[in-house]
Parts: sequence; C-alpha cells; structure tokens
Amino acid sequence: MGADTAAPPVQYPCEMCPLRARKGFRDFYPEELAFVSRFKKGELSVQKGATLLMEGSRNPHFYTVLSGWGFRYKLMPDGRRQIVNFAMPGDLVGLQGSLMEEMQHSVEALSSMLLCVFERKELYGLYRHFPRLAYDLTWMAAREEVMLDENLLSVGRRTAVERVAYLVASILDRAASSGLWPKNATEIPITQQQVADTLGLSLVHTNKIIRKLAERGLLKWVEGGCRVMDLKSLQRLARWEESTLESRPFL
Amino acid sequence: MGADTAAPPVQYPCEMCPLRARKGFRDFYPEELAFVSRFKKGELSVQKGATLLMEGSRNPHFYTVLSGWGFRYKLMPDGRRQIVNFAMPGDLVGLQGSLMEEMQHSVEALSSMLLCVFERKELYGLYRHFPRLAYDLTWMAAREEVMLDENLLSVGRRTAVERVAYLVASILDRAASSGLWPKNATEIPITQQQVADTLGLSLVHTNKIIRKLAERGLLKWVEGGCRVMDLKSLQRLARWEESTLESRPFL
DNA sequence: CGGGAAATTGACATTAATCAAACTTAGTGG
DNA sequence: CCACTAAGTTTGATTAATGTCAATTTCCCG
Repeated sequence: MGADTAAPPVQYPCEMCPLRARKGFRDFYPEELAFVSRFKKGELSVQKGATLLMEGSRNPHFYTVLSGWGFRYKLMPDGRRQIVNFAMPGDLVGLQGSLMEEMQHSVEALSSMLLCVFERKELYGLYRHFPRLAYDLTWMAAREEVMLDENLLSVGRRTAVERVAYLVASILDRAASSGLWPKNATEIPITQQQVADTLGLSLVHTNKIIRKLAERGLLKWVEGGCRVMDLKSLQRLARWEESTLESRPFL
Repeated sequence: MGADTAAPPVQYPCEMCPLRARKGFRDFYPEELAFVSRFKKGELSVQKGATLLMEGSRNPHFYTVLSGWGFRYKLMPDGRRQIVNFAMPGDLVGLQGSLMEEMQHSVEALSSMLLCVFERKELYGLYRHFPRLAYDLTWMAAREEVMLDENLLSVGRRTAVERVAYLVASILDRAASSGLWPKNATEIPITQQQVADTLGLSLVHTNKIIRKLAERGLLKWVEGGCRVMDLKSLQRLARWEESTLESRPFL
C-alpha cells in the first residue's frame, strides 16, 4: 500500500468525524467537541493481523475505533485461545488497561484499522470537566458487559449450530449499526479458526457445522469469510432478537 | 436518623460502613462520604433464593452489596440458564439497568443479602459533582468486564475438571478479598445445579466431576455446599493465578 | 513451481448430555 | 414419632455432541 511513517499522516479532525455524523451515534455539545479534539492525541493505523494490545502490558494509551474491526482475546499458557468480543467503529479499545494496572486481554486487528489515540493519564481530567462524557464512558463499559453476558450465555448454553447462527446474526447487527459495512452488506471477513475460538469449539467441528448450515442454504463460505444468505432463519435458529438500541454515545 | 415510616429499619450510616473499614477497600474523602450518605436511599434486605432484579424490568434503583452474596444470570426462552457472575460485598448490582433502558439479566440471592439502595435518576448528579466517584464506578464496570472475560475463557476453553477447579478457586479468592467469609473460610454455600449453570455443563456431568475431585481429596461436598480441602492443587489444576489487586473502590 | 494459510473430510476417541431411577436429608403435618 | 414430600445429590446405562488425528484440497502469492 501507500507510504508509511515518513510523511505526517492525514488526520480526521474531530469536527469532521465520520462517526459523529452517523445515525445512531449521539452528537457532542460544542464544548465537548472542542475538548475531545484536544484529548485526541493522534491516530493509529494498523495492518490486518497486527496485535494492538497485549495481555500483561501497560499501554499509556487507549483508543476509539474509527474504521475497521478487531477482536479481544485471552490466552491460556498452553495456547488455548478464547475470543471474548469484537471491536467495531465507535467502540472503545483498551479502556480497561487505562483503569487497571495492566491489560487483562489482547487485541488483534481483523482488518486494517484506524483508531483515535487518547492518553491514559488525561482520562481523569475528562471525569473532572466533562461529566457527560464520563457518563458515556461508563455507558460504553456497561454495554460491553451486556455483550459479554450474551456471549457467555451463547458459549455456555447454546448448541454448536445455535452458536454459529448467533455469532453471525449478532455480528451483522452490530456491523450495520456501527456502519462497519454499508447498510445491507452480508459478508463477514472472518476465519473459521476465529469463529471456533469465539464459540469455544474446535476448528474441525466448527467447519462441519458451517458446512451443514451452508447445505441448508443459510450461509455460504466464500474466500475470506462468510456470506449470509438467510439472516432471518439464522436469527430464528439462534433464538435471538435484534437489539433496538437508543442513540449511542462514543468518544 | 429521623422517624419517618412506621417502624424505621436500622440502617448502617455510611460513616460506619463495615466495608469502608475493610482492608482492600479505598476510603472516601469527607465530602464524598457526606454525599454517598445522602445518595443512599435505604437498605434492601432479601431472603436467600429471592429474585432481586429481573431481565427486561426497569428498576428505579441500583445497589451495592453490603453483606451476603448472589448471582447474575440470563435465561433462554426454553429455560436454559447461564449464570454469568456472582456479586459479593462491595460489588454493584443493577448499574447496567440504570444506564440502559432495561435490565439485560436477572439477579438472585444465594444467601440472605443486605444491600444499599441508590436512585437511578440521581446517578448523573454523582457524575457532575464527584468525578472521583464516577471514575470509581467506571473502574468497577471495567472490573466486571475482566471477570466476564475470565469466565468466558473458562467456559469456552477449559475442560470440565478445570472449570470446576477454576470456579472454586476464584470464588474463594473473591470471597476472601471482599470479606464475604472470614479470612480462611473454605465453605462455599452453593448448589451443584448452580455450579452447572455457571460452567455451562449439565447437572449430572457436574456431579460426576465433583465426585472425581472429591475422590482425589481436593474438595468435599457437604450439606449445602462445597468444602475446599486443597486450594493450591485446585488452583494448579485450573492453571489460574490469584489476582493481586490494588486497593479497590466501591460506593 | 513451491510454500503456506485456510478449508475440508473421514475415521476414531473422548467428553458430555440425556434418561431413569434411587438415595439422602430436612421439613411438614398427622 | 411416623409417613410423606421436596430439594438436592448420586449412579449406571445409553446416546449424542464434540474433539483429535491425519490427510487432502484449494487457492493465493512470491
């Protein structure tokens, strides 16, 4: 691709943030906007497959996803991996590490990503001067909790088929509302190994389940990912209902 | 402590809060203490087995656990249940419901519990006037996220034996640091059905695993719960390390 | 053309779920 | 004090789900 570090990268000024304009994201008050603009220290651009943050590390920054997507995961000493959630445009990355001593999970880019960079040590300033934004941060943390609860329900109590259906349905839902992909996109660029590590299944078994769903015409595996053919049926299979969320804050 | 209703219940004034005194909990500044004292609207006492909060409900309150313990869970339409986490002294209960429209999970008391009651609609006032407390709330939400990540890793990637070992070890760790039970208590009052619903296993299988661990002398099932005989071995089995947490905030 | 990452497949082993029943204990009312 | 019940635990037999192993295939890329 293009040039790398030498030339100063073009940055989105917060005033023209593509997210703020997006339906579903709340707008800032002028003074909040001004603050966030100062608060934002730069942009981070990473390649697909790059590790953004590592378990056990102490990163002086945290981020908001501007574009692209990634996933959070944990490893066991023997290499077993569990993907705990995904991060899409508007989502925070690394806030936990800013509050606690060190990161308790790693983050990897699933596509190339662009992120806004904030400084950990200025976080408390935000709390002192912009309670509304502080409240929003807590809101986002609570939203993460809700998603994790759902993932836990899925991994703990759904069958393999239901899990795949649930994963696909929920990713599509989130992607649409975050503007990750254009409105009616149905391609999920993900690897079967990643699906397996999200659902707590083995790669081989995951493959067989996917194959079964493909035979039933609900989805199709294409190069580099999953094409959803029949979202409604998948949602029904997963016994899952779309979340009707209110206007959503972000940083 | 004015007289108000018929029989005014005895309440812990925040000034004498037994939690604040506890090692591991951070202390308040005087003005914070005064605020929290006003913020606290009362106490809620519930029986073992009672449902504190229900998925889908809109509760005008949220809580801090003063004593006892409970669990958060989600249900599927067909009755499958997943316990997502436990709540012990110092933990928040129902904050998520105060930030979002409605509760996304239910909460049940595992023992009789005593909780401090706060008003949802006064929450934003806390953010405006006590940034430090607001920061603490976010910290606690982040801590919940860390625990959920760990549970997800456990349910997704640990074997049944490891899961039981992990559950027991982590409960004991949390209980000790929250002062749920006296320092070296090793009795966990929990039902095998609840263990199963936490770990994503069936009741029968859970029982067989527990039996096996009992044969190996790692634990013993006694009336009303689990007595831990060999914590070190269980920790090793779970490949789990005790969290060395800094001084911890609460409300 | 060779190499590597991802997907696929079949055979087989292991783990966990389901079914059905018995057992234990505490509480309840006669 | 004794059925009787209910909740929780235990067990064995059986079935179903999922994991592991070992190839093979496909396709992209240098």
